[in-house]
Amino acid sequence: MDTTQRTDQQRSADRRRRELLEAADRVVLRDGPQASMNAIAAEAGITKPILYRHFGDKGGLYAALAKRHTDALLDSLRAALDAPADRRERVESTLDTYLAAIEARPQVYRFLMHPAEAGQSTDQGFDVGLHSAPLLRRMGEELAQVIEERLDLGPNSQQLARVWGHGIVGMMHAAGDWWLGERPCSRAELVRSLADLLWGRLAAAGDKMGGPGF
Amino acid sequence: MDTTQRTDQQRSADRRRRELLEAADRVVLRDGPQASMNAIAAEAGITKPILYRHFGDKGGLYAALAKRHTDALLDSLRAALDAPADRRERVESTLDTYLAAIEARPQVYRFLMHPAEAGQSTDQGFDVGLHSAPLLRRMGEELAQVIEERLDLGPNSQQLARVWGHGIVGMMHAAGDWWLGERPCSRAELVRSLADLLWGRLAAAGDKMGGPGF
DNA sequence: CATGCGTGTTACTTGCGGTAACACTACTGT
DNA sequence: ACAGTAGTGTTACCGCAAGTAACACGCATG
Repeated sequence: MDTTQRTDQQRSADRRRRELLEAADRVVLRDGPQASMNAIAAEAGITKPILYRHFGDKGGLYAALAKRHTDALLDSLRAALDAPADRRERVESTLDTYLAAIEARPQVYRFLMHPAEAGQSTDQGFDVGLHSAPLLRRMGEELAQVIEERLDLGPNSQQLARVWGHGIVGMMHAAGDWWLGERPCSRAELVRSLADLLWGRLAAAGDKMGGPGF
Repeated sequence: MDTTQRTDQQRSADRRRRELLEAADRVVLRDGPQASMNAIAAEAGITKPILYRHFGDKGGLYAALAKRHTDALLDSLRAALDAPADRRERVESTLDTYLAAIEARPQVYRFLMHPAEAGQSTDQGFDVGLHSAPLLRRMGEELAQVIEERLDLGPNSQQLARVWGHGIVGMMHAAGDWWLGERPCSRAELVRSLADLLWGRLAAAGDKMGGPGF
């Protein structure tokens, strides 16, 4: 049990793990988030217990799978957020990056947002807050950090930044989800409308005649 | 089979249905959204097939249950949205109403937002867009309508209003979800921060020294 | 050659959604 | 009074998916 041997084994295990994840990916892409462990195992050319040895349980596999996609998406978003351009342009480009991603692979998106909740009677005792897609949380925190780093928000800036980070991400997510379902307009229009919202056009808009206004 | 008799039966069936829904409610409140049909039937003092005769399948029961809560919440929100006050006050009061509701009954909230996805291999063929909590969609549409009715948004106002409706609802939802999990500040502070975001403080904020600004 | 250990399998248990087939009750028409 | 029938309930089952136990092969090491 030298280090070399162990490294070999670990390396092989890691490769196997990657292969399994790729197979799982294909199945999820095909069958949606309720893909069965059997189906995934079959796609990988093996049987269930191996999956369980690698990932513990379904939640573990899904978490690993989600982490891959989440990391990839977050990288794109960071790039858009860090581009050399003015604030409005960056916001629009970040929104567009996100929307392009969910548009390109809706099944993956769906999987990330609704991780199938861990079925049966086990593990039922978790509190509100740990459930909803970790992707949203991570995006929110990430954005909060960027906001807090770069904007001068006065006192309590950290807390404000976090609220805004999660709020903006939620806005993006919900609007994107709705848009993906109904396709009421082009992506560019959606991006513009959302940026306008963030730019205060809601507060600036005039009332319509009659009534005290919204 | 006169009308009277039929009405009697229907009335009784309706009462039964309400009782069943209340039992289901209790169980969901206790066990979370993955409450089993067996558990619900037991709570109602009956057995599974009766539930199925009343609601068709689990999705039907959950839809009925969700409709009750959704309607109730939407009523509160409409009231806040229609109060006689200026725009900012109404926005804040609506946000606060929503947050108070999810704070008061997190299990119900969780159930509404993550309706457990309809398990097995059946009905798997639905497209993205029909999945995520119908509550969010309904709130988004409702808010869009209010916005479009009362604000003068220039051309394309209807589409803009819908984008904003869903976007704002998503912002509220994501921020609320995060807040409910971490409780980083008081409800009032959260409301204020979100309203500030909608009022364009993001665009108005100055850059921090160093770097081109976010 | 025996002894492990990693990798794979088959075959099982448990628990859930959903259904079929059978009982009991009560109200109808003749 | 009695057969028919509609509604309400039950038990017992099917199919299926998550997860596990126990066994079988390959291969390096003492």
